[in-house]
Amino acid sequence: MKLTEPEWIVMNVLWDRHPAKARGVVERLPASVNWAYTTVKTMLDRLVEKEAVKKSKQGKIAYYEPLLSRRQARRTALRAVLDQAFEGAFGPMMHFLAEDEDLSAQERQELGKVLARKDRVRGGKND
Amino acid sequence: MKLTEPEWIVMNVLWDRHPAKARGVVERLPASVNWAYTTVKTMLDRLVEKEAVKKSKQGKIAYYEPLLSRRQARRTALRAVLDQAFEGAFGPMMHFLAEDEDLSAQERQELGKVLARKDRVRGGKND
DNA sequence: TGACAATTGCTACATGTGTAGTAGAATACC
DNA sequence: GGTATTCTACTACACATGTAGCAATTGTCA
Repeated sequence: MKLTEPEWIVMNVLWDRHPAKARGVVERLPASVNWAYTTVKTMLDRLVEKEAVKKSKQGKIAYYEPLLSRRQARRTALRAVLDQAFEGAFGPMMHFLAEDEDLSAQERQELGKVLARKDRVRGGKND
Repeated sequence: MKLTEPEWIVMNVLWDRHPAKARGVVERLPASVNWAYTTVKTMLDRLVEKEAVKKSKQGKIAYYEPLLSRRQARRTALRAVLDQAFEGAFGPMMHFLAEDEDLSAQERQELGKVLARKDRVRGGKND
């Protein structure tokens, strides 16, 4: 499931803390985001609509929580870039990232470790 | 500059071969894309509009070629995912990629090499 | 040089996105 | 219990996106 930009914004809030009330989401929006309460509400409604979020009423007020996992959303987002920008070729994308970005020495080392570990232990996808 | 999905499709064609006529782009669209000539024309126009593509007329027919480099577009796309899905944290994104995807041993090795090289030579951005 | 094909500029139009208002129902506080 | 506040459902609306048609101009080839 693909998320639009404002959808990411509210999902990020929900992933960090849930279940949450609409008001709670508004309050934990990044400082750079200044949305009206109703805007958040609309986003939440649309996310419920597309089944990325579950809405459950405790009495009269609604609580929201993610149905779509952050991991899955990330996967989808990366896959989209991969297909669109790298014609599906994973290797070249990694190459581009390692080459292009200014990895700190520490980041490189950490990555190296992950890679090395994968070299020993195969398999191991989770969700 | 951010590209929409159909924009990526035509840019990919242009990056592979340019300058190109509209007709040429239509012909080299991926097999899965079945657009009318006029659809491609519209895309090209919009890309010219947003200055991702240059249009130059040789006599009466127009030739198109990228102004936006593939590298730059890739960077923008990855940066968007990074900011949106990983809150800007590069390390975690790389980690996710290395962990989550099924890198082949060869891919891992290649990546390892790139990393190692970066460890020796610093700097070196281009474009 | 006329007829058919290609090209171009312009327009169209449904759906999606981004952002928010309003009215009425429910709640809460004094 | 009345009044301020909060929530919810519904609606709005401009701009972007995805997809394409049409009319007019231009090119081409017999």
